[in-house]
Formats: sequence, C-alpha cells, structure tokens
Amino acid sequence: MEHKIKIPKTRNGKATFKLIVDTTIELFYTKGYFQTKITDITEAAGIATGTFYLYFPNKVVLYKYILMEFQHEIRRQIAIAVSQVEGRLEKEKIGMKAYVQFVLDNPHAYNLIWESLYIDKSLFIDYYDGFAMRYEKGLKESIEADEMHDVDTELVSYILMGISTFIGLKTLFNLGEDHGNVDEVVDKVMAIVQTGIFKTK
Amino acid sequence: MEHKIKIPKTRNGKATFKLIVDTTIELFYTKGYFQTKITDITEAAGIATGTFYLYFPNKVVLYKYILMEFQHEIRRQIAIAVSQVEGRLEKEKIGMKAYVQFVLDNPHAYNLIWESLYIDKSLFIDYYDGFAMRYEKGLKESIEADEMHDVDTELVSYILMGISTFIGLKTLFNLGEDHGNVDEVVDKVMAIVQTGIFKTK
DNA sequence: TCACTATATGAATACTTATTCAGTATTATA
DNA sequence: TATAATACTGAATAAGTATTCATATAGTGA
Repeated sequence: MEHKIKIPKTRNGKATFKLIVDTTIELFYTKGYFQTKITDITEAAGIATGTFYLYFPNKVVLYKYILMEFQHEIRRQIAIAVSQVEGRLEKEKIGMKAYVQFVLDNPHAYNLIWESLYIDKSLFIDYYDGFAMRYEKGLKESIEADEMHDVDTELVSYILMGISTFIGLKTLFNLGEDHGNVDEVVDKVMAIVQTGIFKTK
Repeated sequence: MEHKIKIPKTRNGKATFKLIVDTTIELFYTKGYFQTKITDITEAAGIATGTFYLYFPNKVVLYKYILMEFQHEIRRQIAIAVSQVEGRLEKEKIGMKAYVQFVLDNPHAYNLIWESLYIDKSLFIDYYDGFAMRYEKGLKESIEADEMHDVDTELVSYILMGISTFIGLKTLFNLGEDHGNVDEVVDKVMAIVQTGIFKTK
C-alpha cells in the first residue's frame, strides 16, 4: 500500500529479487495469499527475513507486482497468437483460444488473478472489466460483418472468460477424467461456443 | 477444525446464534473471510467477544456451516424449479436456468462458495465436482435422446458453471451496463448456450 | 422462592506474525 | 586494494488477533 518496490541494481540483487518473486508465486499458489506469511516466503527462499523488506514494503505490493506480470504476459501471448492469422473472425477465434490456452497452461497465474477478488476488489474489477472491454471490441466487429449472431457482446465477453476460467479450474484440480491434451480441450470448448449445445429443431 | 458447533437450546440462544451467522455472512461478503476478525463479527453483531466462542470454536467451522447452508439452499431451489416442468430436455434447461438465477439472486452465497478455493481447496472441489456430476447425468440423458449434440458432458458441466459464475460476478459488481432484469439476462445466456455465438456457414 | 441450566460479558492472557535495525558481508570501481 | 555502494542477516521489538475464564445475568421447572 505504502511504498514502492525497490529494484535491485546488481546481478546478485536481481537474482534475490527474482527468487523472492518465484518463491512467492509458488506459495501463493499452494497456500493462498492470506495463508502465506512473510516468513514462509523468506524461509522457502532460504533468505533472511529482513531481505524481503529490502525489496518489498509488504505482501500486497508484492502481490500486485506478480499480478501485473501475469497480466502483461497473458496479453502478450494473445497478441502474438492473433498476429499470426488473417481475417477478423479468424482472429477472434484465435484470440479466445489463446486466452483459454493461457489459463490452462498457467494455473498459477489463473489462481492468483482470481484471488484478487478477495484481496482487493478493485484489482479484480480492473482486470476482468478491462479484459471484457477488449473482447467486446472484436465481437462487435464480427457482428457487424454478420459473422456472429447479434448477441449481447458484454455478456458474451463474460461468458467467454467464465468458460476459460472454469475449464482452467477443472484442469488445475484434475477433476474428473484426465483430458491430457490441452489443444484438444480448447478445440472442444471452441466448438461448443460456436454451435451451442442443443440441437436446433 | 477441532470441535463442533454448539446448538443453542433456548429461544434467546437461537436468536444470538442466528445473529452471529447473519452478521458473518454480511462481513464475509464485504471484507472477505481472511480479513474478517472474530472481533469484527462480535462488534458488528453487538455482542461480547466470548459469546462467539459459546457457539463456534473458531472461524473456519462457522464458515463451513454457512457454506453448507447455501449449498442446501441452491440444490433445494433447483429441485423445486425442475419439479415444476415436464419433459427431460425442458427439465435440463430449467435446471440450468435455476442455477444461473440462484447465482444472480444470491451474490453473498456465490461469493462465499467461491472463496472456499482459498480457504480449503477440498471444500471447493467437493462443491463444484459434486455439482458437475449432477449436471452430467442430465446432459447424458439428453444426448442419448438425441436432443443435444454429442458434447463432452463433463466439459459442458464446467462450462455451464463457469458461465453462471461470471455472469453472477458481473451483476455483483455492476460492471458495464446495468442489466436490471435478471430474468432477461438468464434468457439471453440460455439462448447463447443453446445456439452458440457464431453463425454456421 | 430456590436451585439449576443456559447465556452473556470483556478484561486478561497467549499466540502469531510483521517489521525494524544495528551490525556484517559482498561487490563494483577508482 | 581502498572505499563506497549495495546487499544480507536475524535477534529484538512492535502489532495485531485469538482464546480463555472468572464473574454476572436471565430463564425455567419444582
């Protein structure tokens, strides 16, 4: 809340900084944010308690740092995926696919992002609302081009995020059967989103 | 974790018990489980600290109690909704609708259930996996009756829960435009689930 | 009314965890 | 290789919360 992160200046400092971040990601994932104590982090990282405070004023600042890292990464990956295809509808599909793919490939990230809801609601809202607005833009274009039903774009954005999140969840906990192949799962999801689940009369 | 809840025996005791539960639901909703202290609860309820321990050995036991309450309630409501319609596919649709409806109508419950992921993963898994299995049963029957595409039922169960959750979320935070009418939102969601979002070529 | 059970109180105590800081070690560079 | 800058240590201290318990009150049946 208060101060800022202190960026290390030397190679050693940077290594310690990264060690703290990586250790924390792992702990937030296994124990959750609130149940992770500063001493858990320093102990797991094999550093002294005081070292933590050299770089981070407190836990929430570290949390936000990690959250932003993931946020950039996910957007970056979607941008990369989308840039490699031609055609607007195709881009749309690939964008969704990339999002689902990211969630599945990065359970740590997904888990952490979602937890923001209980840490600081504004973080959560910023994250998902920001994402929804991005989605909406593409969806609207698709509708105008008559490639998509005239759906409520805002609603659809949330639906897509909800689907991705829960599929990620399922994979995360290995619930039910093992759908080993992520690509396959993503394809199935896309097929369902595309044509719906009920047969048209 | 340890002991059990002590059920009050007198009218007065029951009132206090209920007061604690209701106050806690409100606090868990606004501040979250971990950020709610025992003293926050007793203070908000206007009772002495010790009174809390008269009925609950600690916070997590109270949390589990509330979680179970909601779990029963949601299943009860779906059962009621489903019992009022004829036909299997129709029941299926109504069941889904009831779930989405419940999530939208009970943001407190929804928020609390989800938080279990960060309190005790096994609670979370039990909840959602149990729900998914219930869904699956109906979905399989629909497919056999050729009223539904031959989708991966497990996947679809999670997709439906994901959608409900996120739409609930959106409503909860009043993100984007205000879709005041819950019924309408639910109908839109069902339409999308039914026919998909892309036009078939 | 008396005796007994159930409820309620909140200051005192016990824990848990965050945070500081005086001292030490390492590294870069002049 | 001296010295300034940076990084690191962990015991000591500060804060924050949970939990207990001696004491008090209210309700109930005989």
